[in-house]
Amino acid sequence: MTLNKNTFIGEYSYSLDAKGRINIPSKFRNALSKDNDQSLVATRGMDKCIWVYPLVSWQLIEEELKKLSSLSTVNRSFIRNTVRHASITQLDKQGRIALNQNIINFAGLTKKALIIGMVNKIEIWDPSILSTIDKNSEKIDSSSFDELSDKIIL
Amino acid sequence: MTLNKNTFIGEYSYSLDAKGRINIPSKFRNALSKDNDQSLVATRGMDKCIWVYPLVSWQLIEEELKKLSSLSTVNRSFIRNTVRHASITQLDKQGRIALNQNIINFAGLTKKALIIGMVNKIEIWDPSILSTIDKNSEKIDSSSFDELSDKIIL
DNA sequence: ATATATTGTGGGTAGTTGTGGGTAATAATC
DNA sequence: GATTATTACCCACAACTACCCACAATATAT
Repeated sequence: MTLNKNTFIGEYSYSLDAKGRINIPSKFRNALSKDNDQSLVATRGMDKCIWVYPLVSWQLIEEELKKLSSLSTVNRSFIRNTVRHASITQLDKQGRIALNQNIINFAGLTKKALIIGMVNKIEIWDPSILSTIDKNSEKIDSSSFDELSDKIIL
Repeated sequence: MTLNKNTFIGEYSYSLDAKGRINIPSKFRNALSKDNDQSLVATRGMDKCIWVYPLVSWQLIEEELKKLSSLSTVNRSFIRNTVRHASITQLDKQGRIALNQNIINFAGLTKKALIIGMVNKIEIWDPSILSTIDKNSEKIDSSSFDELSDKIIL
């Protein structure tokens, strides 16, 4: 299967176990390039969900953050919010990662979780929270979507 | 027969088996360029049907999506809606692909399915759903077609 | 017309994947 | 230093999927 490396699509339903571990879909694991050394970086998303990056993708983000001047208040709080809750995890032998309590609480995860491929990153959602977001996104003026569809031909 | 590569036309009737597999017309398989590695990407269509892209065509879409910044809420939901239900499948030795339950339900597929070439992609329809859509499209004011005729010369 | 290749459909089997829990190693607390 | 808590590593098993083979129907070639 030769999809682009470190690229993820699709939606999967998995369960968070008592130890805070969650399975990463095998298709995502196979998409990870070797230089990630089976490592992912989990952090808070912009929405009420967890963002998970392949290690090498995260390193690129760090490079970008270094370029932002700390003179700007916006920049400082952006950097702070992005980095402070991030942590590296390695896949265990069964292909799971362990999430820390901090981000589990932030994303409101309980037993079941949805894992969604977002092209360059992975999102982990509580199913009920995502469905309320879904309803809101329907309300978003569809003209914004139309604008995007002009640029991207499906 | 050498039509353009990754281009599909015509309509075919096939059956979905108990394992959710469906045959891809041999004419379509032959149209796939080598660099697809016998892989297709299936996702929800805009109508109540399944859209199937050659892998390389889908990768172009991914490249466009990668350019969208995740700082924008609209961008995030656009990406999510676009890739969430997509999945890669490889043709098996018999020339079939396996559809996941999610999109089978979405398209309302049961036993028989129509496969339609849509030039750059393939559509999979439940026959009865398609025929009701057909009736509606007859009602569409022909002025919409006139508008298109300015852009496309038949 | 007969033989040969291709195509569409079904099903069995072996390997992979998802999930739970147990045990040892490490870190934290008293 | 002893005790507890936390984390990492390992094994077990059920469910699923990918891979393989079989065969009938159709098309193509001799």
